[in-house]
Amino acid sequence: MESYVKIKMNEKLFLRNPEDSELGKRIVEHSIILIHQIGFEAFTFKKLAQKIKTTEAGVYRYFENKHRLLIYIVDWYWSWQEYRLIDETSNVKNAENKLRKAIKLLSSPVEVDDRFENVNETLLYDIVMKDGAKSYLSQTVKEDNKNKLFQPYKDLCGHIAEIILECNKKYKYPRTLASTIIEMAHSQNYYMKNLPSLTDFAQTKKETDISNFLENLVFSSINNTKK
Amino acid sequence: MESYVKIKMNEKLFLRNPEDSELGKRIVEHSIILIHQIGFEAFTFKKLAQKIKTTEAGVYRYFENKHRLLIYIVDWYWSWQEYRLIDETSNVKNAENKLRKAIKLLSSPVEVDDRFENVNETLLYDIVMKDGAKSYLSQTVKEDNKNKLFQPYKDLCGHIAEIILECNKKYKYPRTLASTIIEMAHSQNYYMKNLPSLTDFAQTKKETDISNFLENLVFSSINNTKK
DNA sequence: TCTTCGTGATAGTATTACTATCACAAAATA
DNA sequence: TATTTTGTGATAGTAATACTATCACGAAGA
Repeated sequence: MESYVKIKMNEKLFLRNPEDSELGKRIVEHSIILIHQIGFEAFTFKKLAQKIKTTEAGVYRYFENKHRLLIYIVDWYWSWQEYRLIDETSNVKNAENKLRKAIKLLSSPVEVDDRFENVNETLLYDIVMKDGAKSYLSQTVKEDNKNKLFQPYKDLCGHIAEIILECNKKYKYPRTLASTIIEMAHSQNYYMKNLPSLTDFAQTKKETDISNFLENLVFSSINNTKK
Repeated sequence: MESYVKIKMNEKLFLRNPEDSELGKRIVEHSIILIHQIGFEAFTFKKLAQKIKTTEAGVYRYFENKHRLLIYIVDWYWSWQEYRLIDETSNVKNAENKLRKAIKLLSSPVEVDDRFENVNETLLYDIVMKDGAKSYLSQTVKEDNKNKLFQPYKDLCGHIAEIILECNKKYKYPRTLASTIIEMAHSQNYYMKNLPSLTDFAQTKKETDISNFLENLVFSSINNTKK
């Protein structure tokens, strides 16, 4: 069965579109599972190939290297979050409520989204939390950026920045605040799980803690500079 | 000539203390230069060895692997920032001014600190901005954390959290806010240089922009919840 | 004087990150 | 229906990476 919606990916990310074949879909699906399992550094095309009963060369026909594959799945994630944000705020009139929704979407644990096949969003959330930044923390950032490989992240950031401006059109740092929300939603979750002394949420482990913090932080700043 | 002060490093970080020999000092000094030049992923012990006229095995006698070496120099950096913070706020009475100082220290470009030899702090700042997170974004986080390898980062975070509580002892998220300051100071700088559309500081490139944003953010939140 | 220690030199191994070639079957096209 | 084209499997090979091990030598310490 076909999915209801499809996320359009930048064509420079792959050599052959993984959505066009069964093997391609298996590559994406199982790379998420395997990266989640062993981490991006230990992940190799050879190990992936063994898992999905193809050969190393088979995987290389789809993706130039594992860094491109990482950007592919991370881009997919940001596009998906953008899609969810649009979807879940379409009926929300109030800008502040939209922003609250955005914070919640980014900082709460995610459930598998049945609208999209071959992608386990729960695992993907963990990967982005842990390895997402590695997609742009590389020697090739500038070139990758010229090729628009980070467009989904930037679009989401731009979208949230617009909501922030809707809340207070005189706010001076809409994009910076937007990227702060996005990044902190993920990294504070990582700290909570792995380096709890960098947060205040060690013991409780309530999922809402991070959104509460971000709401406090964001609205304090936005409303502070409101005329 | 000896340095005035020395930063004490966790002994689990190395096999042989690099401070105890000329070769060891050259390893640390030139690993900073080389990682800055080619990035952490492309950095290898073999390339480093060639640069400092020793052998690969020679470097392995000091550090188990390049990840440990990364943690070593990143730890050194956080210890140095903590040292500077203590140093430059010792005469500051007002808690808010201390916090302002902390923000400035973390988000402004650094100059070489002559009190410490064999370390180019300017290069090191760039490395931490780009590769610093990779020290804890690894499969070995939990174990590394048990071995207290991230203590300097956590100490700095704890120190800033205390200053935040001094500003408002009822503030609910001192550590979370502290780690947000530290991380954003670095990653917003990275965005500014490499992915400007994630910030509002693309054109101007004033160094003070990021501290202004962080000051606004931090004090809005702290004072908002003040009784 | 003897021993330990740090270093240099060399060798070797498993794994990683690719690239290339050939054969075959299915699908698309003529 | 015949014939290209295309995707995949199988195999081979290479340069670089990430180590480990061994031996010899000279300097420093006991």
